[in-house]
Amino acid sequence: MARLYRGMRDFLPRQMISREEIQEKIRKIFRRWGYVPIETPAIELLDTLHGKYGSDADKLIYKLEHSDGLGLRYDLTVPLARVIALYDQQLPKPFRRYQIQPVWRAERAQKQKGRFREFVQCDVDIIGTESPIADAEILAISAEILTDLGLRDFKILINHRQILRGLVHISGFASDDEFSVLRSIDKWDKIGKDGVREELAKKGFERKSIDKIFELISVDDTNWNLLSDMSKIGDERVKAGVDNIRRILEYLASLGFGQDIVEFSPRMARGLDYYTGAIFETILPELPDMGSLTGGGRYDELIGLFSGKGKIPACGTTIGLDRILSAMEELKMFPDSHTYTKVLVAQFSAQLSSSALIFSQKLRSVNIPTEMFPEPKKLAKQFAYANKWNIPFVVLIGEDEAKQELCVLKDMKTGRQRTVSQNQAIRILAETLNSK
RNA sequence: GUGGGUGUAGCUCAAUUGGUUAGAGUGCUGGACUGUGGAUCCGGAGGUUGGCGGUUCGACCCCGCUCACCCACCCCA
Repeated sequence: MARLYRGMRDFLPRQMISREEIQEKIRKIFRRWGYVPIETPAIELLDTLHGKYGSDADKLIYKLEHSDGLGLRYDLTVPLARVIALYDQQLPKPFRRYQIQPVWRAERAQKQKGRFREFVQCDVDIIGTESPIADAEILAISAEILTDLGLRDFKILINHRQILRGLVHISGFASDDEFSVLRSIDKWDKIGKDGVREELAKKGFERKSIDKIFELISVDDTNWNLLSDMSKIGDERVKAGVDNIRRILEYLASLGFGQDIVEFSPRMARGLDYYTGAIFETILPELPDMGSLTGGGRYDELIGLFSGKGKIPACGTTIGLDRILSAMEELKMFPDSHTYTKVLVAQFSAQLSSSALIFSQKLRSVNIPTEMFPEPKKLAKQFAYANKWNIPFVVLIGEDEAKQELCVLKDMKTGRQRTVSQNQAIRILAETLNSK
């Protein structure tokens, strides 16, 4: 029987049209900022994939049975790091690249929350610069894309791995336990303060350390006062992180994005191991269960793991296409487009099929997406077809019209129709369709 | 992977304490209407009630197993 593996999806035309349109908008913005595309294979060596994301995440990598040591890529950042290491000299720095491709994760899929086992990521990264301008640029691009797609009420959460490391350190945790602690803290908004406390206790950490870190991050006003307070703690890494965030925000303001869309979130940690500096994600406060729409940060040491030639700084983010689409679906933001076709040329009879073909080709030559009905079926069927696919116009060339180079032009929305010359019909269609 | 819930037509749902041939809406399709759709009317197709087994004279309904989906945990875009 026909079945679909959990977490996988088929896309029918209606969804596919939205996917393509949104992808086009994202691509356009990437290009406007000077980013160039790359693609990498779905299959990578497990050696490439393992040990970059964290021990939990390694379990979520799909392994291939065909041969030892192969797996499906888990994100686009690690393949990028591999590419940089391999083609370093051919890619002048700073190197700005975008990449739009699917990734696979062997986790429990939940459609309504926008979680899938196969999903498309749209990544933008800047390689080869430590400048906070790069971080600010990545944030500006994220904000521009979400705004362009009509998701106005997003919030960018920002934090810093250096701050987190410093806090974990001065609370008395061992540096080996850093990720474990951070991952629990990351769940704050989900399971609450007590939940985090419970989980840390269960992991066997000392009461004193837990109390200390809670004191440092559990302040209720999650914003800029807090950031100032952090720099007074007296830890160098924390202070460096705070200064770095401040500079990023200054540059971001110069790019036209003010602090109203950004929030300092000292508990946001992000799950992946490779981040070293600023980390960020965007969420929609309206849809708290949806998770993040975009997520990224600075990873200055990842590429070095591949090249072995010391560190190459890098910073980037993922625009979660599928998350965005899920969110837009929840918010009922989709235009009701079923097809790209704007005009259906009906076929009156087999004898008149050539007039219809000639006319349809004229429409295409002026860039009007046109399809012709392939069989001389009853006109009622042909009009019903146009209606079902939401094709806005139908053109009919019957016996009477053909003699005088005329046609019937019908607007399917209003139901109104008129008989005009064929050239006039083309002019009218070109005008009304282009003005939209 | 662990725990909880749900499975009836393509979709949304009915079906008396376990009782004869499992229905309706919607959608699909053909016609009323051989130069006109979204309205109306008439007809048609579509089901091993998720699957296998058990209890019973008799199971959509009860029991066991299994599968799928949903929710929670884990994890993230």
